[in-house]
Amino acid sequence: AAKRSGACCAGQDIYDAKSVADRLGIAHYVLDYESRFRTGVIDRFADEYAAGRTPVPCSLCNQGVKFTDLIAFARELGADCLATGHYVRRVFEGGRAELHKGADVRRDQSYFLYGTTRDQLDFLRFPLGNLAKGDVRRLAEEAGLEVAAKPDSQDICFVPDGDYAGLVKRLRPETVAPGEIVDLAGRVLGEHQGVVHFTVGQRRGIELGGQAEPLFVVRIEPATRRLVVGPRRALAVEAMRVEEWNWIGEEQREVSVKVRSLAPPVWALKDGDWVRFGSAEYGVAPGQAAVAYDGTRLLGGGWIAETASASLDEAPLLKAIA
RNA sequence: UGGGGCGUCGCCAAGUGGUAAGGCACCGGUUUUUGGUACCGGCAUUCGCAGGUUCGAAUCCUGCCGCCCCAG
Repeated sequence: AAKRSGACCAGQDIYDAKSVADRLGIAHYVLDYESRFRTGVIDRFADEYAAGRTPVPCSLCNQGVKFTDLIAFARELGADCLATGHYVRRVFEGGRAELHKGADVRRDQSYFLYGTTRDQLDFLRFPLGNLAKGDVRRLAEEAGLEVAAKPDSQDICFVPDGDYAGLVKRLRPETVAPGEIVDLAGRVLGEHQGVVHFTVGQRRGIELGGQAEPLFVVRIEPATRRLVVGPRRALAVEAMRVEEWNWIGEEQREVSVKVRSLAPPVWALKDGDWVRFGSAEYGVAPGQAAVAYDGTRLLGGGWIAETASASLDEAPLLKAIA
């Protein structure tokens, strides 16, 4: 556990949590889920990079340690529910709990919670979901909590120094093995220092100068360690295949879907495991979550397994879903 | 050592007498509970080197160095 502020799971945070609990007059327990966290989140994080994908550790953590292990413990304690500080709303509609985006759309965290099951949602409460961040801080201050002005958490909590590549390198040394950087035609343009440093759609870090326009990572081929790069237009994706769907709401054919935590959702058509975008999407990275919404209501989501280019040679895949 | 061409920031590249464009890369910042993207800002007192001409040169002249091409 690091001492750096801005990281979760750190010693200071345990202290902060205890002081808040004391202030509010509620019991405080410290649970050791380190090994569960390591295998369920960190190891998988490294595995994904080794496979040429880009993981979303926050989703893995929520699905596993938080909403599986922690809920189980809360139930053992005889608790009525588990409340978390996520910026999402639980709305009771037609006798069933729905998961909605947080009222403060800029702070919405529903993307990271797409894997929540209906059973888990029944037991969960999100008291901050209707509040703006500023309101939360003001309430905390009025309640005399020391953490009222504590910096927002950000980045990957288990790599507080930002060097996620260093962590992955220790677990999967092959991810820092050099490999060729090639263009769309297969011409070798240079060498990279490991697939761990790249994600589809990435521009910086390729370190190839002398180009007429910026180059982006178009594809990562872990078997050959090749990095395929091309101009921005080569990033255009028309459809994606999504695996391990989880449905909190009902499955729908027309959805608005988010392919990354930020950026607005886009209109798309779902057909089986394939999701076809209304217009080309850029920088869709395998390993990231695809999360479908109906307005503010989260319907469900899954992992992006592969994509179909909008302009190049994967046309047959598109026909398959047409 | 016959002929021709070239040498401007890490890379590509404008600029042929008036006081160094631009792109790529890189760096910094903003945004952000993933990675990335995007946006904003920074980035050659100096033009292969040494002299000369000029009020003033990367731009003209001389020499040298280096590279390329065609001939041998």
